[in-house]
Amino acid sequence: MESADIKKAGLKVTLPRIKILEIMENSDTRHLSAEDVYKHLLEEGEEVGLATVYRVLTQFETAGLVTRHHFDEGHSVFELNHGSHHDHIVCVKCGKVEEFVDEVIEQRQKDIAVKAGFQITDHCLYIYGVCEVCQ
Amino acid sequence: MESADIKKAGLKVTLPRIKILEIMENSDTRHLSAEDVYKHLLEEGEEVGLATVYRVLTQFETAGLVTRHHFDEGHSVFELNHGSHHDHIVCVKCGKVEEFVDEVIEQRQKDIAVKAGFQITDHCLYIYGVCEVCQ
DNA sequence: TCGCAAATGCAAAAGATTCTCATTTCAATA
DNA sequence: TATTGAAATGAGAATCTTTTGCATTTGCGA
Repeated sequence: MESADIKKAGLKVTLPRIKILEIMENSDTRHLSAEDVYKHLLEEGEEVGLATVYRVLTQFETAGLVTRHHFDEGHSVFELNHGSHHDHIVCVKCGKVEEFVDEVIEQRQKDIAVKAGFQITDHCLYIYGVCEVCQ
Repeated sequence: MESADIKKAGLKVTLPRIKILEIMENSDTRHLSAEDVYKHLLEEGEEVGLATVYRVLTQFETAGLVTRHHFDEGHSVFELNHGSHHDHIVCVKCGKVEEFVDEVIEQRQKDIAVKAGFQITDHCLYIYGVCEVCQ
C-alpha cells in the first residue's frame, strides 16, 4: 500500500494522502475514525485539515483502498484493505474487535442474494458479544 | 404491541409513547428514522418534540421493543420487534430492504463466537446489492 | 383529589461530517 | 525546467443528527 495505489485510484499523489495512508498502515489500531487520523497527523506536526481527512478517507473508500464501518454507533471508522475480506466480532464491553472469515457464511450469503434477485455488491456481518476478558 | 408493553418496560404510559408505538405499527415502511416518526406525528397533529422522539426510541430500544439499525450511513433507523430475528438485504440504488433468516448462518455465528471466546449478545448481517428492479 | 417523580417541549449545545471558496500544489507539456 | 490549469487543500461556516438543561406538564399511586 503506497503512493502507487493512490495513483492507481485516479487520485493525485499529494502529501496529505500519503501521510494518511502511512498513518493507517502504521497504526496499531486497525480501525480509525477521521478524528483519530487527524490527531495522528497533528502529533506528527502535519498541517492537514480535518475536512481533508474526511475527503481523502471518502475517496479512499470509493477507490477501494479502505473500508468504512459503522461499528456500534455515532461515527464511522475506517480500515485499510489488506486484500482479504473479513467480518468482525465486537466486544460490547471493552470495544475490542476481532476478525474472522467463514466460507460457509460467505457462500450462504451469495445464495441468499441470488434467491432475492439481488446482484450482491458487498456485505457486512457484525457479531456482538462479551469477550473472554470482560466476562 | 400496545400500552401494556410500555408499562412492562417500566415506562409510564404517556401519549407520546403510545403515539410513537402506533406510528411504527401502522407504518408501511418497516424502518423509520427518528425524523420520520416525528414527521408522522406532525401530520397527525400531535404536539410531540423531536427530542422526545429520540428519547422514547432509545428507551424502546433499551426495553427491547425496537431495534436500532445503521443501514448504510449517517442516521439510525428503528424497527419494531415483532418477535422474530432476521437479517437484511439492502438495495444500494433504491434503498429497498428485504428481510431473511438463514439457520445455517445463525448456527455458524454461534460457533464462531464460541471459538473466539465471546458470549454472543447480538449480531447483524447486512447484504448490500442491486435489486431486480434497479439492475 | 393531591403530590411528586417521571416525562415532555423547547431551545441551546454537542458531535460528526460536508460545503464554500480563496489559495496552493501536482503533474502534464511546452 | 518553467508554465499552467485542473485538482486538492485549509479554514471556517454550514448542515445534519442527536443529546442535554431546565422550566413546565402529566401520569399514577396514595
